[in-house]
Amino acid sequence: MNINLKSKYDARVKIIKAMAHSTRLFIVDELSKGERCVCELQEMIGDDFSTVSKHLTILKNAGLVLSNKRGNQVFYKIDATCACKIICCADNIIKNKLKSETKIAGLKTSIR
Amino acid sequence: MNINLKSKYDARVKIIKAMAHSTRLFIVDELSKGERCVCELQEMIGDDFSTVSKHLTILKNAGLVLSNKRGNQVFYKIDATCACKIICCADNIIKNKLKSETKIAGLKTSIR
DNA sequence: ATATTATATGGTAATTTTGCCAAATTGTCA
DNA sequence: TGACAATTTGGCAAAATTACCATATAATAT
Repeated sequence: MNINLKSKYDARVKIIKAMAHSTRLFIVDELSKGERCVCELQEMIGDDFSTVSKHLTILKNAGLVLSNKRGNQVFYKIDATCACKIICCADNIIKNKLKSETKIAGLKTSIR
Repeated sequence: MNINLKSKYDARVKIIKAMAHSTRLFIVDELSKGERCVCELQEMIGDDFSTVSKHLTILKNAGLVLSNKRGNQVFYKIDATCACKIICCADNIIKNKLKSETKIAGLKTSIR
C-alpha cells in the first residue's frame, strides 16, 4: 500500500482503536449523557483509578473527549459527537447480524 | 460494571475491533466500491495471502462482509453498509480535530 | 507548612494481536 | 488422475495492548 494511503488509514485507525475497548465505549456512552469527573467514572467502572485515567487519556488523544480541571477534580465530556454515531453504527450491525441469523435459522427449519 | 452491560459493550467492541486495523479499513473502503476477490485485495495490500485472508475472516466474523466462492476464487463484498459510515465518522472526527488545532494555533499567534 | 484528596505517569507482567511460513483444502484443467 | 491455482488454517515469534502497583503531581484544607 502506498505511503500516503497508509497514513490516511492510520489516522482513521487511531480514532477507531480509541473506541475498541469495552471500558472506553462505556465512557463514551456515559459522557454522551453529560460531563463526568474521573471519580464518577471510576466508581461505575470499578477498575483501578490509574486504568480509568489511562483510558481517558487514550480517548482524549484521539480527539474524542475533552477534559476540564475544576478544583482538584477533572471533568471529561464528549468532544466528537461522531463518537456516539460510531456506537450507533455498531448497534445497527449487531441488529442486522441477528436478523440474518434468525432468517437462516428459519430457512433451515422450513427445509425439514 | 455489571455483567449484562459488559456483554452489550463486548458485542459492540467486536465490531469496532474488526475495523481497528489499517489493512481492514482499506479492505472495507475498497469493498465499498464493489465486490473484490482475495487475489485483487492481496495485490493492492501487498501482504502475504494468508495475512489478507485472516483479515477477511475477522471482517466476516464481525458481520461486516460476505464471501462468495465462484470457481476457485472467493469474492468478498460489504454486508454492513454501516461499516462505511463508521469510516465516515472517523473522517469527521479527524477533520474537527484539525480545525480545533488550527484555531488554537491562531489564538497563540494573535496573543503575540 | 503539612496532610489529604483527585488524578496522572512510570514500570512491568500477562494477554492479545499481528504477520509470516508451511501445510491443508478446494476447484479447474489437461 | 495428477498438476496447478486460489484460498484457508495451524503454528509460532514479534509487537502491541492492558491492568495493576507504586510513585508523582496538583489543588485544597488544616
